[in-house]
Amino acid sequence: MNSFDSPTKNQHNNNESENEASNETLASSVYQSLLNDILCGKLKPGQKLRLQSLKVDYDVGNSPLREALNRLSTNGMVVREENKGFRVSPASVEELEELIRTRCWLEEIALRESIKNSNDEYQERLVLAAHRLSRINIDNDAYYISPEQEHLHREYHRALLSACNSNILIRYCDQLHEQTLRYRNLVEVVRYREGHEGEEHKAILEAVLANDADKATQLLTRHYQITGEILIKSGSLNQAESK
Amino acid sequence: MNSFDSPTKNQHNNNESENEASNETLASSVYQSLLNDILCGKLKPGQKLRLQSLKVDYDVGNSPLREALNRLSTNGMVVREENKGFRVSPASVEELEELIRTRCWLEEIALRESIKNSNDEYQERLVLAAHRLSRINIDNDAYYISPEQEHLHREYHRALLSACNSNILIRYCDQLHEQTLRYRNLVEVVRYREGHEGEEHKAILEAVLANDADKATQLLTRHYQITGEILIKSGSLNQAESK
DNA sequence: ATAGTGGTGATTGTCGATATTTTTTATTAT
DNA sequence: ATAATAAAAAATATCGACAATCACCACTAT
Repeated sequence: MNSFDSPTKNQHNNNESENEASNETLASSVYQSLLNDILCGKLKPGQKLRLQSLKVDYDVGNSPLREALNRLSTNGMVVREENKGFRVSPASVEELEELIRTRCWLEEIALRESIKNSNDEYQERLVLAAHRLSRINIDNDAYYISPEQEHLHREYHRALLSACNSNILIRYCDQLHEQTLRYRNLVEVVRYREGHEGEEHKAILEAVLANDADKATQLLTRHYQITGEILIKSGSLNQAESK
Repeated sequence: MNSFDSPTKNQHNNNESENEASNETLASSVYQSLLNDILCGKLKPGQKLRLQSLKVDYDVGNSPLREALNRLSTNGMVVREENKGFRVSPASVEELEELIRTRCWLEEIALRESIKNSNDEYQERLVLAAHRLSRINIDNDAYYISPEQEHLHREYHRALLSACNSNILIRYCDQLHEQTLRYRNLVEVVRYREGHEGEEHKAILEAVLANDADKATQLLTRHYQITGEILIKSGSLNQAESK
């Protein structure tokens, strides 16, 4: 069986605005493409990543591909085994639980610190992000989550933590966000929890604006835990092709 | 001026035990060498990493070198600028402060969780690690910190957090440890704080064994903060070659 | 003098081919 | 038949050469 479903002969986003000289390097471009395809589940957990296949699928040479894969490997999205190449990181219920647990810990700190440092600028950033997110929530009632919505959702969470005074911590939270995103997209059917999400976002926002750290963190962690439970209960955390 | 001081024509650790067929890949080997040289300060913060120089200094070809640098870049040890190559991540007092701040947050969680989950196995692991570390502290009274000591110190800290039930968090703590290590080696003169460290390690151990999470975390974070203050006060956080 | 322009050298990024290692297949001996 | 071994095929890792890009410097025009 050929190892690919539909890798979409990706043009690796060469079209930024207009077809102009994107000074982006090929390696970076294919890195993004690979990351996308892993996150959206096109490349399944545990799947072997054969260089030849990737070369034709993404239409790049050897070097940029290997560079991208090496970046992804220190990043946890891909695992590397010496002399045996690369594969997509495996997924498991245990891993997901660990992920959520850790995410709750880290975001609780980041949020508490942000509230501690709260000021006008922070609150305005937050309100803005929440507004944008809520708008698209109303508009778009499609079955799948649009990339647009994805992006705004991410921005909202980033805004929540943005005053914690540690870019390192923010980056870690972002990584964990990405990882859980992968899990959510693996369980394809789960709709965005039928609009309750909007309520939760609003509730968190209000708690933060009221400087109520306890309530805010409690809501936030609950938010993650529920999402996790849904994913786990939904079953289907199947590993793909082990060979 | 030639950009290198003394890169020691590294044999990239090909000698594992005996000179046998190390199935380690060249890229991994040079990755380790580069990481070492960054951590020990041979490659200075902000320094430009020219591929040609590195090629001759580490005696490897283009591909493994670039793979190693790409790994280091997602790892924060090296920064990449599209079409302008790589350089060692810059160092600054602000960064160091952020590093320590973040490390305190993360290790506090990890330690509290470990104590919460404490059991015989955990405590024994910890006692053992502490013992080994203390032995070498007595034996070795040299001016610089030996790699041996470095390793045992790291093992001790890892042991402290080892029952936190999140490998992800442990990995993050480890990264932060590595980063601070770099700073400590930048400020070359600072001796290991004339033996007080041993006391502190012992005190932390006792608090953990007594399941006193408050005291343990308080000691631990104090430990980091003091080390940080010493580094910062000692001055000499000079940035190297910007060109 | 100074800002803009073009060219030259150095450096990075990419490709295709080769060497090395792993995996599979075929063969032989018990 | 089964296990062990050897050859073949496939995949990965590395090299050296080429292409694209950037940085520096001289030169010209205002």
